[in-house]
Amino acid sequence: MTKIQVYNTMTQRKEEFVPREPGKMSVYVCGVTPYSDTHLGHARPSVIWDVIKRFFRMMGYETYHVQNFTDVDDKIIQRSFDEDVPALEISKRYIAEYLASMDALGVERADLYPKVSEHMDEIIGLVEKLVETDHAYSANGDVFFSVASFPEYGKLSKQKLEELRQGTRFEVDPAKRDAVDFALWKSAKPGEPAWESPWGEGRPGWHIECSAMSLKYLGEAFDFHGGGNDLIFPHHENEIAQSEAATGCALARYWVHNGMLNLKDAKMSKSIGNVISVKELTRRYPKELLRFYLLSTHYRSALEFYDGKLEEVSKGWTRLNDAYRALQDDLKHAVTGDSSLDRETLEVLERLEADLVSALADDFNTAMAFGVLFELVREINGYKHRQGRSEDVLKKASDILQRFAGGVFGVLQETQVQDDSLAESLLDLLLGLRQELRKQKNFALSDQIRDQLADLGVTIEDTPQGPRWKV
RNA sequence: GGCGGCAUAGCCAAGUGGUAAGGCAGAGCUCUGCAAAAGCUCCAUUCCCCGGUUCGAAUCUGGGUGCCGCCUCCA
Repeated sequence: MTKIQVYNTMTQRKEEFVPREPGKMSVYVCGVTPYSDTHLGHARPSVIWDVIKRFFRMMGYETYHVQNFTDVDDKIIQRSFDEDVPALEISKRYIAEYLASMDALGVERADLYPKVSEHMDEIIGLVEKLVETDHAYSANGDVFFSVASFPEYGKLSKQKLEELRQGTRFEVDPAKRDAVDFALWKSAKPGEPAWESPWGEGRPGWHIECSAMSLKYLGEAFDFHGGGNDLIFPHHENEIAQSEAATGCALARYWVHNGMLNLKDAKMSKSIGNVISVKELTRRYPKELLRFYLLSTHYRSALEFYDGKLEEVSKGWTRLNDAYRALQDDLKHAVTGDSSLDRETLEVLERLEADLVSALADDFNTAMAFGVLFELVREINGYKHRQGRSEDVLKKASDILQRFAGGVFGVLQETQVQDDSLAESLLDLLLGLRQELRKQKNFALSDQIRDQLADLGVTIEDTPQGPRWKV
């Protein structure tokens, strides 16, 4: 079986992936706080994990993906005050918006989307356990995690406790015993959503929900914990402290963090206000192009977005799609053959297929895989240029594109008009007439037809095998 | 200030010890009624700078410089 290498933030190097259970892959991805529209930055980890999951399945694994919604949060509460709408209404609205955006990007749904508001018992239970074992203490209705009680604190983000204490920028809550301690439970202020607890009415702190829900649904030491690299500290560091202090077991086996999506060299973030909404983008561009763009850079690198970027990217993406589309046409005229050209091409295709698997098995290197995809495009186009028409060869190329570009990356655009047979018939009729005109050398009229179809968005290409059109 | 990361052609982007993938743009050619598409050829003696290790470094190492992220909510 192909060995899969994964970069683990914890060890800061690539490691061979060894699943907790043979043949199974489990992942917890930190999801969004639903209080405003989903932006492109959120789409990046979603699309990346979508591809990683599809790849694992291609490699014969069963995948199980849990992704939370942090639907109890300061900003949701703020928004609820602003709009005078219950907090859970706000989160419900934006959860639906998030899921709709992901659907529009062709992102497969997670197996489970647990919400904080529905897991208070688990959260309270975990906090109680931490209090009982002296990893946490309560003070005036708040409960804090005692960082000093967890000697490994800082192991993920490589922070030293002393530096963190000195680096505290904001004034420290006097109820804390140590400036670096963080809240597990916050007492309710008037008007805020609150739940009953042994420490009075309140709500969970930011990090505890992921510890409680990942433990409930994935258990101890599940395979992957994912999220943006902006979550490494404090979010994931604190999750580790809470979970591992409570269970004595590793939280996750591999920590996988994606790079940020930048806009004009600055991180796209709601607080800066430089956001590009997914809803808007999916209205203007095909989802396959958006995915192609998001996957064109390795997931750990920063990715730039700017005006015109998608137009630049679309040229290469179109080339890939055109090659696939042409292949479908050529397959209709394919012949059985076994010439030396056929055999050589088949061999190259097999090598390229293996290269695709290697690229993905090497820390999910989608950028490298795209390079291989384009080599394949050049190979098969060259083959056709040299009059190659073997069904075996064309089928093989089409099959690879379909399984990788289509199945794993989701960047192959499905042919439009497919379901509109009348339009298709009319178009064929028109093109047949135009061929007749061309035969009679009536180029003025045939060019006029081509131009006018172009105005309607239909591109005509005259090939030796006859005219080809695309929308 | 601390921690993590990045710096490869006009642009985007792989490559992490053996002599620079791929895409876009650009130049020339082939095919074509023209166009489009496609194919072929060319396009980084060099990988931010300065030292070191090595037979050999974009790749390892030390030191600079610049940029990004985190240290406060954040995918």
